[in-house]
Amino acid sequence: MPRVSKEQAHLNRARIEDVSARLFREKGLNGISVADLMGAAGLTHGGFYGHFTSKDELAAVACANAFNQSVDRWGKRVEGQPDDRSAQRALIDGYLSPKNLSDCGNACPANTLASDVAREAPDKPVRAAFTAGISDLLEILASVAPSENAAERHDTAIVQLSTMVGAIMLARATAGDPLSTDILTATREALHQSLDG
Amino acid sequence: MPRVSKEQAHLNRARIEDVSARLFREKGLNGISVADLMGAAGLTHGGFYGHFTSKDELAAVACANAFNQSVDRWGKRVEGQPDDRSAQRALIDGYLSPKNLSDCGNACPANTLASDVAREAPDKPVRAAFTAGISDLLEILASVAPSENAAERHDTAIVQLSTMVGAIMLARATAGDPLSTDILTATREALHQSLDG
DNA sequence: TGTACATCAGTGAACGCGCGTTCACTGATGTAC
DNA sequence: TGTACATCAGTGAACGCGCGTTCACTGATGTAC
Repeated sequence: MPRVSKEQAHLNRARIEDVSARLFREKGLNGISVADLMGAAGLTHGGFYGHFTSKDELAAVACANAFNQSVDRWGKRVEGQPDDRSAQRALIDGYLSPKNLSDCGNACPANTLASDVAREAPDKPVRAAFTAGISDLLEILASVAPSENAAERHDTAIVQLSTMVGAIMLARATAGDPLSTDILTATREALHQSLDG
Repeated sequence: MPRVSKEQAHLNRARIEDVSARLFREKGLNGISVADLMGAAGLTHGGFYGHFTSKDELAAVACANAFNQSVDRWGKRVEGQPDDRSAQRALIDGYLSPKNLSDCGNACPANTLASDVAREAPDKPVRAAFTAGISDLLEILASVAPSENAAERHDTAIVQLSTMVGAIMLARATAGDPLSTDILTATREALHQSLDG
Protein backbone atom coordinates (compact mmCIF):
# COMPACT_ATOMS: atom_id res chain seq x y z
CA MET A 1 0.00 0.00 0.00
CA PRO A 2 2.49 2.63 -1.07
CA ARG A 3 1.94 6.40 -1.59
CA VAL A 4 -0.61 7.37 1.02
CA SER A 5 -2.15 10.84 1.08
CA LYS A 6 -0.22 13.82 2.45
CA GLU A 7 -2.65 13.93 5.35
CA GLN A 8 -2.07 10.24 6.11
CA ALA A 9 1.70 10.74 5.85
CA HIS A 10 1.53 13.49 8.48
CA LEU A 11 -0.54 11.22 10.71
CA ASN A 12 2.01 8.45 10.22
CA ARG A 13 4.87 10.76 11.20
CA ALA A 14 2.93 11.88 14.26
CA ARG A 15 2.36 8.23 15.23
CA ILE A 16 6.07 7.44 14.83
CA GLU A 17 6.85 10.36 17.14
CA ASP A 18 4.23 9.24 19.65
CA VAL A 19 5.34 5.64 19.95
CA SER A 20 8.98 6.76 20.03
CA ALA A 21 8.38 9.20 22.89
CA ARG A 22 6.89 6.27 24.78
CA LEU A 23 9.27 3.47 23.78
CA PHE A 24 12.49 5.49 24.13
CA ARG A 25 11.49 6.29 27.71
CA GLU A 26 10.56 2.68 28.36
CA LYS A 27 13.52 0.88 26.77
CA GLY A 28 16.15 3.60 26.52
CA LEU A 29 17.50 5.41 23.47
CA ASN A 30 19.54 2.36 22.50
CA GLY A 31 17.08 -0.21 23.80
CA ILE A 32 14.66 -0.04 20.89
CA SER A 33 15.47 -0.38 17.17
CA VAL A 34 14.25 1.71 14.25
CA ALA A 35 12.48 -1.38 12.89
CA ASP A 36 10.66 -1.94 16.19
CA LEU A 37 9.68 1.71 16.48
CA MET A 38 8.26 1.68 12.95
CA GLY A 39 6.54 -1.62 13.67
CA ALA A 40 4.93 -0.14 16.78
CA ALA A 41 3.64 2.68 14.57
CA GLY A 42 2.16 0.14 12.14
CA LEU A 43 4.75 0.69 9.41
CA THR A 44 7.84 -1.05 8.04
CA HIS A 45 11.36 0.15 8.75
CA GLY A 46 12.25 1.25 5.20
CA GLY A 47 10.02 4.30 5.27
CA PHE A 48 11.71 5.73 8.32
CA TYR A 49 14.20 7.86 6.42
CA GLY A 50 11.46 9.58 4.52
CA HIS A 51 10.41 11.16 7.83
CA PHE A 52 13.72 11.59 9.69
CA THR A 53 17.34 11.95 8.63
CA SER A 54 18.53 9.59 11.38
CA LYS A 55 17.56 7.81 14.56
CA ASP A 56 19.42 10.55 16.44
CA GLU A 57 17.11 13.18 14.99
CA LEU A 58 14.04 11.20 16.05
CA ALA A 59 15.50 10.81 19.54
CA ALA A 60 15.72 14.58 19.87
CA VAL A 61 12.16 15.10 18.60
CA ALA A 62 10.78 12.37 20.85
CA CYS A 63 12.65 13.76 23.85
CA ALA A 64 11.25 17.25 23.24
CA ASN A 65 7.72 15.84 22.84
CA ALA A 66 8.06 13.84 26.05
CA PHE A 67 9.07 16.99 27.94
CA ASN A 68 6.13 18.85 26.43
CA GLN A 69 3.82 16.15 27.78
CA SER A 70 5.29 16.69 31.24
CA VAL A 71 4.99 20.47 30.92
CA ASP A 72 1.32 20.13 29.97
CA ARG A 73 0.64 17.71 32.80
CA TRP A 74 2.41 19.95 35.33
CA GLY A 75 0.53 22.96 34.05
CA LYS A 76 -2.80 21.21 34.59
CA ARG A 77 -1.80 20.09 38.10
CA VAL A 78 -0.80 23.62 39.07
CA GLU A 79 -3.89 25.24 37.53
CA GLY A 80 -6.44 23.57 39.80
CA GLN A 81 -4.69 24.60 43.04
CA PRO A 82 -5.75 27.45 45.37
CA ASP A 83 -2.22 28.60 46.22
CA ASP A 84 1.46 28.04 45.45
CA ARG A 85 2.02 25.66 48.32
CA SER A 86 -0.81 23.41 47.21
CA ALA A 87 0.57 23.56 43.69
CA GLN A 88 4.00 22.43 44.88
CA ARG A 89 2.40 19.64 46.85
CA ALA A 90 0.44 18.51 43.79
CA LEU A 91 3.60 18.45 41.66
CA ILE A 92 5.55 16.51 44.29
CA ASP A 93 2.81 13.93 44.88
CA GLY A 94 2.21 13.52 41.16
CA TYR A 95 5.89 12.93 40.52
CA LEU A 96 6.55 10.51 43.37
CA SER A 97 3.48 8.34 42.72
CA PRO A 98 3.60 4.55 42.23
CA LYS A 99 2.03 5.09 38.81
CA ASN A 100 4.98 7.23 37.67
CA LEU A 101 7.29 4.56 39.01
CA SER A 102 5.93 1.64 37.02
CA ASP A 103 4.64 3.34 33.89
CA CYS A 104 8.05 4.36 32.50
CA GLY A 105 6.69 4.98 29.02
CA ASN A 106 4.60 7.89 30.27
CA ALA A 107 6.92 9.04 33.04
CA CYS A 108 8.88 12.26 33.03
CA PRO A 109 11.87 12.16 30.64
CA ALA A 110 13.93 13.94 33.29
CA ASN A 111 14.17 10.60 35.07
CA THR A 112 13.70 8.10 32.23
CA LEU A 113 16.20 9.62 29.76
CA ALA A 114 18.79 11.41 31.92
CA SER A 115 21.20 8.51 31.97
CA ASP A 116 20.94 7.84 28.23
CA VAL A 117 21.37 11.52 27.39
CA ALA A 118 24.39 11.79 29.71
CA ARG A 119 26.12 9.08 27.66
CA GLU A 120 25.39 10.71 24.29
CA ALA A 121 28.14 12.66 22.51
CA PRO A 122 28.07 16.44 23.08
CA ASP A 123 26.91 17.19 19.52
CA LYS A 124 23.95 14.80 19.51
CA PRO A 125 20.68 16.75 19.09
CA VAL A 126 18.96 14.93 21.95
CA ARG A 127 21.26 16.71 24.43
CA ALA A 128 19.96 20.16 23.53
CA ALA A 129 16.37 18.90 23.68
CA PHE A 130 16.99 17.47 27.13
CA THR A 131 18.56 20.63 28.56
CA ALA A 132 15.70 22.74 27.14
CA GLY A 133 13.16 20.37 28.67
CA ILE A 134 14.79 20.51 32.11
CA SER A 135 14.77 24.31 31.92
CA ASP A 136 11.04 24.27 31.12
CA LEU A 137 10.26 22.04 34.11
CA LEU A 138 12.42 24.14 36.43
CA GLU A 139 10.56 27.24 35.30
CA ILE A 140 7.23 25.74 36.37
CA LEU A 141 8.64 24.62 39.73
CA ALA A 142 10.24 28.02 40.28
CA SER A 143 6.97 29.79 39.46
CA VAL A 144 5.31 28.27 42.53
CA ALA A 145 8.34 28.46 44.84
CA PRO A 146 7.91 30.76 47.88
CA SER A 147 10.81 33.24 47.71
CA GLU A 148 10.66 36.82 46.42
CA ASN A 149 14.09 36.30 44.90
CA ALA A 150 14.13 34.73 41.42
CA ALA A 151 17.53 33.09 41.92
CA GLU A 152 16.34 31.54 45.18
CA ARG A 153 13.22 30.20 43.50
CA HIS A 154 15.36 28.69 40.75
CA ASP A 155 17.60 27.01 43.31
CA THR A 156 14.61 25.63 45.18
CA ALA A 157 13.27 24.24 41.92
CA ILE A 158 16.62 22.58 41.17
CA VAL A 159 16.73 20.89 44.57
CA GLN A 160 13.14 19.68 44.34
CA LEU A 161 13.60 18.28 40.82
CA SER A 162 16.92 16.62 41.69
CA THR A 163 15.39 14.93 44.73
CA MET A 164 12.34 13.74 42.78
CA VAL A 165 14.42 12.45 39.85
CA GLY A 166 16.90 10.66 42.10
CA ALA A 167 14.14 9.12 44.18
CA ILE A 168 12.21 7.79 41.19
CA MET A 169 15.34 6.32 39.64
CA LEU A 170 16.51 4.62 42.82
CA ALA A 171 12.99 3.38 43.55
CA ARG A 172 12.76 1.91 40.05
CA ALA A 173 16.18 0.24 40.27
CA THR A 174 15.26 -1.32 43.62
CA ALA A 175 11.68 -2.23 42.59
CA GLY A 176 10.55 -5.47 44.20
CA ASP A 177 12.39 -4.68 47.42
CA PRO A 178 10.66 -2.92 50.35
CA LEU A 179 13.34 -0.22 50.04
CA SER A 180 11.73 0.92 46.81
CA THR A 181 8.55 2.21 48.42
CA ASP A 182 10.54 3.52 51.40
CA ILE A 183 12.42 5.77 48.99
CA LEU A 184 9.22 7.21 47.52
CA THR A 185 7.62 7.70 50.93
CA ALA A 186 10.61 9.25 52.65
CA THR A 187 11.36 11.73 49.84
CA ARG A 188 7.69 12.72 49.47
CA GLU A 189 7.51 13.35 53.20
CA ALA A 190 10.75 15.35 53.24
CA LEU A 191 9.71 17.53 50.29
CA HIS A 192 6.37 18.21 51.95
CA GLN A 193 8.13 19.26 55.14
CA SER A 194 10.50 21.51 53.26
CA LEU A 195 7.48 23.52 52.09
CA ASP A 196 6.99 24.56 55.72
CA GLY A 197 10.65 25.38 56.37
CA MET B 1 49.91 -18.38 24.85
CA PRO B 2 47.29 -20.77 26.27
CA ARG B 3 47.21 -22.36 29.75
CA VAL B 4 48.59 -19.75 32.07
CA SER B 5 49.26 -20.52 35.73
CA LYS B 6 46.41 -20.68 38.25
CA GLU B 7 47.79 -17.53 39.86
CA GLN B 8 47.82 -15.69 36.53
CA ALA B 9 44.29 -16.90 35.78
CA HIS B 10 43.09 -15.40 39.06
CA LEU B 11 44.83 -12.14 38.20
CA ASN B 12 43.19 -12.19 34.79
CA ARG B 13 39.76 -12.66 36.30
CA ALA B 14 40.41 -9.82 38.74
CA ARG B 15 41.43 -7.58 35.83
CA ILE B 16 38.26 -8.46 33.89
CA GLU B 17 36.23 -7.51 36.95
CA ASP B 18 38.17 -4.28 37.38
CA VAL B 19 37.82 -3.01 33.83
CA SER B 20 34.16 -4.10 33.81
CA ALA B 21 33.35 -2.17 36.97
CA ARG B 22 34.81 0.88 35.25
CA LEU B 23 33.47 0.39 31.72
CA PHE B 24 29.94 -0.67 32.69
CA ARG B 25 29.63 2.55 34.69
CA GLU B 26 31.09 4.57 31.83
CA LYS B 27 29.20 3.11 28.88
CA GLY B 28 26.24 1.38 30.50
CA LEU B 29 25.52 -2.34 30.95
CA ASN B 30 24.56 -2.63 27.28
CA GLY B 31 27.01 -0.02 26.00
CA ILE B 32 30.10 -2.24 26.09
CA SER B 33 30.51 -5.71 24.57
CA VAL B 34 32.05 -8.83 26.05
CA ALA B 35 34.77 -8.64 23.37
CA ASP B 36 35.62 -5.03 24.27
CA LEU B 37 35.66 -5.80 28.00
CA MET B 38 38.02 -8.72 27.44
CA GLY B 39 40.14 -6.58 25.12
CA ALA B 40 40.39 -3.89 27.81
CA ALA B 41 41.64 -6.61 30.17
CA GLY B 42 44.27 -7.64 27.62
CA LEU B 43 42.54 -10.89 26.65
CA THR B 44 40.44 -12.22 23.76
CA HIS B 45 36.71 -12.75 23.99
CA GLY B 46 36.70 -16.54 23.80
CA GLY B 47 38.13 -17.02 27.27
CA PHE B 48 35.32 -15.07 28.90
CA TYR B 49 33.11 -18.07 29.59
CA GLY B 50 35.87 -19.79 31.46
CA HIS B 51 35.51 -17.09 34.13
CA PHE B 52 31.79 -16.23 34.02
CA THR B 53 28.67 -18.10 32.99
CA SER B 54 27.24 -15.05 31.21
CA LYS B 55 27.57 -11.31 30.72
CA ASP B 56 24.71 -10.92 33.19
CA GLU B 57 26.72 -12.65 35.90
CA LEU B 58 29.70 -10.35 35.29
CA ALA B 59 27.39 -7.33 35.43
CA ALA B 60 26.26 -8.34 38.91
CA VAL B 61 29.82 -8.94 40.11
CA ALA B 62 31.04 -5.64 38.62
CA CYS B 63 28.10 -3.78 40.15
CA ALA B 64 28.83 -5.23 43.59
CA ASN B 65 32.54 -4.36 43.26
CA ALA B 66 31.70 -0.80 42.20
CA PHE B 67 29.51 -0.36 45.29
CA ASN B 68 32.30 -1.75 47.46
CA GLN B 69 34.61 0.90 46.05
CA SER B 70 32.08 3.57 47.04
CA VAL B 71 31.63 2.07 50.49
CA ASP B 72 35.42 2.10 51.04
CA ARG B 73 35.70 5.66 49.78
CA TRP B 74 32.82 6.83 51.98
CA GLY B 75 34.30 5.05 54.97
CA LYS B 76 37.62 6.88 54.50
CA ARG B 77 35.86 10.23 54.15
CA VAL B 78 33.89 9.69 57.32
CA GLU B 79 36.87 8.42 59.33
CA GLY B 80 38.89 11.60 59.17
CA GLN B 81 36.08 13.83 60.48
CA PRO B 82 35.77 15.22 64.01
CA ASP B 83 31.97 14.85 64.25
CA ASP B 84 28.91 13.54 62.41
CA ARG B 85 28.01 16.87 60.84
CA SER B 86 31.50 17.20 59.33
CA ALA B 87 31.23 13.64 58.10
CA GLN B 88 27.93 14.37 56.36
CA ARG B 89 29.43 17.48 54.82
CA ALA B 90 32.41 15.49 53.55
CA LEU B 91 30.15 12.87 51.97
CA ILE B 92 27.96 15.53 50.30
CA ASP B 93 30.88 17.55 48.94
CA GLY B 94 32.65 14.43 47.74
CA TYR B 95 29.55 13.23 45.92
CA LEU B 96 28.62 16.50 44.27
CA SER B 97 32.11 17.31 43.04
CA PRO B 98 32.98 18.14 39.41
CA LYS B 99 35.35 15.16 39.44
CA ASN B 100 32.51 12.76 40.21
CA LEU B 101 30.52 14.39 37.43
CA SER B 102 33.01 13.87 34.61
CA ASP B 103 34.77 10.68 35.72
CA CYS B 104 31.82 8.33 35.25
CA GLY B 105 33.99 5.23 35.27
CA ASN B 106 34.92 5.82 38.91
CA ALA B 107 31.69 7.47 40.03
CA CYS B 108 29.16 5.95 42.38
CA PRO B 109 27.14 3.13 40.75
CA ALA B 110 24.02 4.52 42.47
CA ASN B 111 24.01 7.23 39.81
CA THR B 112 25.84 5.58 36.91
CA LEU B 113 23.93 2.27 36.89
CA ALA B 114 20.48 3.09 38.33
CA SER B 115 18.86 3.60 34.96
CA ASP B 116 20.37 0.45 33.43
CA VAL B 117 19.42 -1.66 36.42
CA ALA B 118 15.88 -0.28 36.40
CA ARG B 119 15.46 -1.63 32.85
CA GLU B 120 16.78 -5.10 33.67
CA ALA B 121 14.35 -7.98 34.15
CA PRO B 122 13.41 -8.74 37.78
CA ASP B 123 15.39 -11.99 37.85
CA LYS B 124 18.67 -10.56 36.57
CA PRO B 125 21.41 -10.89 39.21
CA VAL B 126 22.55 -7.28 38.82
CA ARG B 127 19.30 -6.11 40.42
CA ALA B 128 20.02 -7.83 43.72
CA ALA B 129 23.58 -6.50 43.69
CA PHE B 130 22.27 -2.99 43.13
CA THR B 131 19.71 -3.10 45.93
CA ALA B 132 22.33 -4.50 48.33
CA GLY B 133 24.74 -1.74 47.35
CA ILE B 134 22.17 1.01 47.91
CA SER B 135 21.42 -0.46 51.34
CA ASP B 136 25.13 -0.36 52.21
CA LEU B 137 25.45 3.29 51.21
CA LEU B 138 22.29 4.23 53.11
CA GLU B 139 23.69 2.55 56.19
CA ILE B 140 26.77 4.76 56.11
CA LEU B 141 24.71 7.90 55.57
CA ALA B 142 22.31 6.89 58.34
CA SER B 143 25.21 6.25 60.73
CA VAL B 144 26.15 9.94 60.67
CA ALA B 145 22.59 11.34 60.54
CA PRO B 146 21.59 13.42 63.59
CA SER B 147 18.38 11.80 64.93
CA GLU B 148 18.15 9.45 67.90
CA ASN B 149 15.54 7.47 65.99
CA ALA B 150 16.89 4.81 63.62
CA ALA B 151 13.94 5.11 61.22
CA GLU B 152 14.42 8.86 61.04
CA ARG B 153 18.10 8.47 60.32
CA HIS B 154 17.28 6.00 57.56
CA ASP B 155 14.78 8.42 56.01
CA THR B 156 17.30 11.26 56.16
CA ALA B 157 19.82 9.03 54.42
CA ILE B 158 17.30 8.19 51.70
CA VAL B 159 16.53 11.85 51.03
CA GLN B 160 20.19 12.84 50.94
CA LEU B 161 21.13 9.99 48.59
CA SER B 162 18.15 10.64 46.29
CA THR B 163 19.03 14.33 46.03
CA MET B 164 22.68 13.63 45.32
CA VAL B 165 21.93 10.92 42.74
CA GLY B 166 19.34 13.05 40.95
CA ALA B 167 21.62 16.08 40.94
CA ILE B 168 24.60 14.22 39.50
CA MET B 169 22.47 12.59 36.79
CA LEU B 170 20.80 15.84 35.75
CA ALA B 171 24.12 17.70 35.86
CA ARG B 172 25.70 15.06 33.64
CA ALA B 173 22.82 15.08 31.14
CA THR B 174 23.00 18.88 30.90
CA ALA B 175 26.83 19.03 30.86
CA GLY B 176 28.09 21.84 28.68
CA ASP B 177 25.25 24.12 29.71
CA PRO B 178 25.58 26.58 32.63
CA LEU B 179 22.61 24.81 34.22
CA SER B 180 24.84 21.78 34.87
CA THR B 181 27.03 23.53 37.44
CA ASP B 182 24.00 25.37 38.84
CA ILE B 183 22.49 22.00 39.70
CA LEU B 184 25.60 20.85 41.57
CA THR B 185 25.95 24.15 43.43
CA ALA B 186 22.30 24.53 44.41
CA THR B 187 21.93 20.97 45.69
CA ARG B 188 25.22 21.09 47.60
CA GLU B 189 24.13 24.32 49.24
CA ALA B 190 20.68 22.96 50.10
CA LEU B 191 22.06 19.76 51.61
CA HIS B 192 24.52 21.77 53.70
CA GLN B 193 21.69 23.95 54.97
CA SER B 194 19.55 20.93 55.80
CA LEU B 195 22.29 19.85 58.24
CA ASP B 196 21.43 22.96 60.31
CA GLY B 197 17.67 22.48 60.07
C1' DT C 1 -15.28 17.11 -15.21
C1' DG C 2 -12.29 13.47 -17.28
C1' DT C 3 -7.97 11.64 -18.67
C1' DA C 4 -2.75 10.97 -18.76
C1' DC C 5 1.06 10.99 -16.21
C1' DA C 6 4.61 12.53 -12.80
C1' DT C 7 5.34 12.35 -7.92
C1' DC C 8 6.60 10.23 -3.81
C1' DA C 9 5.06 7.53 0.87
C1' DG C 10 5.77 3.23 1.99
C1' DT C 11 7.78 -1.67 1.06
C1' DG C 12 11.10 -5.26 1.67
C1' DA C 13 15.58 -7.06 0.30
C1' DA C 14 20.16 -5.98 1.05
C1' DC C 15 24.60 -3.44 2.84
C1' DG C 16 28.37 -4.03 6.38
C1' DC C 17 28.81 -4.47 11.03
C1' DG C 18 28.68 -5.86 15.97
C1' DC C 19 26.39 -8.62 19.38
C1' DG C 20 26.45 -12.86 23.12
C1' DT C 21 27.72 -17.33 23.04
C1' DT C 22 29.89 -21.88 21.47
C1' DC C 23 33.58 -24.87 20.34
C1' DA C 24 37.66 -27.32 18.34
C1' DC C 25 42.12 -26.45 19.15
C1' DT C 26 46.82 -25.14 21.33
C1' DG C 27 50.48 -25.72 24.30
C1' DA C 28 52.27 -24.37 28.97
C1' DT C 29 51.01 -25.88 33.55
C1' DG C 30 50.72 -29.11 37.07
C1' DT C 31 50.74 -33.89 38.49
C1' DA C 32 51.69 -38.95 38.77
C1' DC C 33 55.26 -42.04 38.65
C1' DT D 1 64.94 -34.93 40.90
C1' DG D 2 63.48 -36.22 36.09
C1' DT D 3 60.25 -37.76 32.76
C1' DA D 4 55.55 -38.68 30.60
C1' DC D 5 51.23 -37.14 30.21
C1' DA D 6 46.64 -35.27 31.50
C1' DT D 7 44.60 -30.90 32.43
C1' DC D 8 42.69 -26.65 31.24
C1' DA D 9 43.32 -21.12 30.46
C1' DG D 10 43.24 -18.77 26.64
C1' DT D 11 42.71 -18.39 21.30
C1' DG D 12 40.20 -17.34 17.20
C1' DA D 13 36.82 -18.95 13.86
C1' DA D 14 32.11 -19.60 13.68
C1' DC D 15 26.88 -19.74 15.17
C1' DG D 16 22.46 -17.13 14.49
C1' DC D 17 20.78 -12.80 15.20
C1' DG D 18 19.73 -7.80 15.27
C1' DC D 19 21.46 -3.24 14.34
C1' DG D 20 21.19 1.61 11.42
C1' DT D 21 20.99 2.77 6.92
C1' DT D 22 20.41 2.39 1.70
C1' DC D 23 17.92 1.57 -2.44
C1' DA D 24 15.24 -0.31 -6.43
C1' DC D 25 10.66 -0.82 -6.71
C1' DT D 26 5.37 -0.25 -6.31
C1' DG D 27 1.18 1.88 -7.11
C1' DA D 28 -2.16 5.32 -5.13
C1' DT D 29 -2.01 10.29 -4.93
C1' DG D 30 -2.13 14.67 -6.81
C1' DT D 31 -1.57 17.59 -10.82
C1' DA D 32 -1.49 19.38 -15.65
C1' DC D 33 -4.17 19.59 -19.51
